[in-house]
Amino acid sequence: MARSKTRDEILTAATRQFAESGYKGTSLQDIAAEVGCSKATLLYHFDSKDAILAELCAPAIAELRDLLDQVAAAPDPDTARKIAVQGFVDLAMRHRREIQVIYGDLPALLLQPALQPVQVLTEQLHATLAGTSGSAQSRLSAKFVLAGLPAVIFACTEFDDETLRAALIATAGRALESLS
Amino acid sequence: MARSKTRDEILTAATRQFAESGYKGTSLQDIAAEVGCSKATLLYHFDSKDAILAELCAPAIAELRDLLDQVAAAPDPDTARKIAVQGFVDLAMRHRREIQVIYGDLPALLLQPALQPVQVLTEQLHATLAGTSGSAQSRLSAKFVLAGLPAVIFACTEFDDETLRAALIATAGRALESLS
DNA sequence: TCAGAACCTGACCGATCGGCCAGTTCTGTG
DNA sequence: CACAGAACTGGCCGATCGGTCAGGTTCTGA
Repeated sequence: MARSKTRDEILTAATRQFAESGYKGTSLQDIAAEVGCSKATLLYHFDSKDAILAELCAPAIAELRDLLDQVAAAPDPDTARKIAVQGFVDLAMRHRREIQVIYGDLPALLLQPALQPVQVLTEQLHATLAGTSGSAQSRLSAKFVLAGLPAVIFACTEFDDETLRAALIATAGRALESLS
Repeated sequence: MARSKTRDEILTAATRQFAESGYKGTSLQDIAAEVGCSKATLLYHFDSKDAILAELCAPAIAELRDLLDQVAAAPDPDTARKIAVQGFVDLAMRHRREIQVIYGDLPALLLQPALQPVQVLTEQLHATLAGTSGSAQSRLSAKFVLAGLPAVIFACTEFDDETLRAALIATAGRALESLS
């Protein structure tokens, strides 16, 4: 996939800094300094700052798309929701920083062309979590879960993965429980 | 409080734009354009861009402090948690945009001197929500709720306040339910 | 009426932004 | 060894950033 070692290092450093300081809060100079190369080298390997963002987000977005395919293939809404929650937690834990970049930065970042598909995918995920009732309560809970999960996964480094995974799925499940 | 009409308009425009595009994503020129004045006028009314941020966040931070005083005066942990959840929801709904600026922007923004007290206050709130058990599960749920509430409150304009308030308190309560 | 305070602005500053380019160094292969 | 292409860089560009300043306008109260 990646053609050179420096190229990989650039993506790694950029991912870390975008997640920590935000896209607008990170300059090409900052990334170059962490990699230990010149700013011009970044623009030799990538067309632009936007292109770096697009490439580091691409794998997570692709997996999100795959997840929604699985969700669409679920036999019933309850199963779909279960797949969506567990799949999203797993996905976000595999791509902590990338998910933080995509969901942790301001909504304004989503207007970026590279992140445009995320909006549609997130809406589908939202609809799945909200279920078929369409009640205000369920739609709010869905938004709550979609906002809470990425934030917690990025912020929590104090627990081992399995503990985190189980606790998050449990908490998300409780938040989504339909009202009696 | 505010000495001039223009000063108020600057604060209003800045709050809106900081919430929407982020602190770093908003320039003084952007704010001036919305107000319909020159960039120099902003810096006549305020010492710096940071000072604008500090002043527009101040009321929400003060109310957050008040809330924590009430929480500290609660007779028992369960009551404290109830006060914290309801109080935070109310506070965030009174200051939707400000809370979005404080919590919705990157954690890096919290290093800003003006927002420094927020870290301590948020930790106290977190401890209250997590309760006395100290389990990983409860601490995660607390983080989940603190991240989810601001995001949902800012993003949801489709419901009337009372519906939103009730639904959020219910959802947060479910997410925080202790395990059997 | 008029002086002073309050308000506002265009022009400008140094720093930094993303991006570009000519040229140099590194590297692998015939 | 020669040489082609990949990798890399210093220096530069125009734009924009936050911030300053001298000076003009408007408001206000004695």
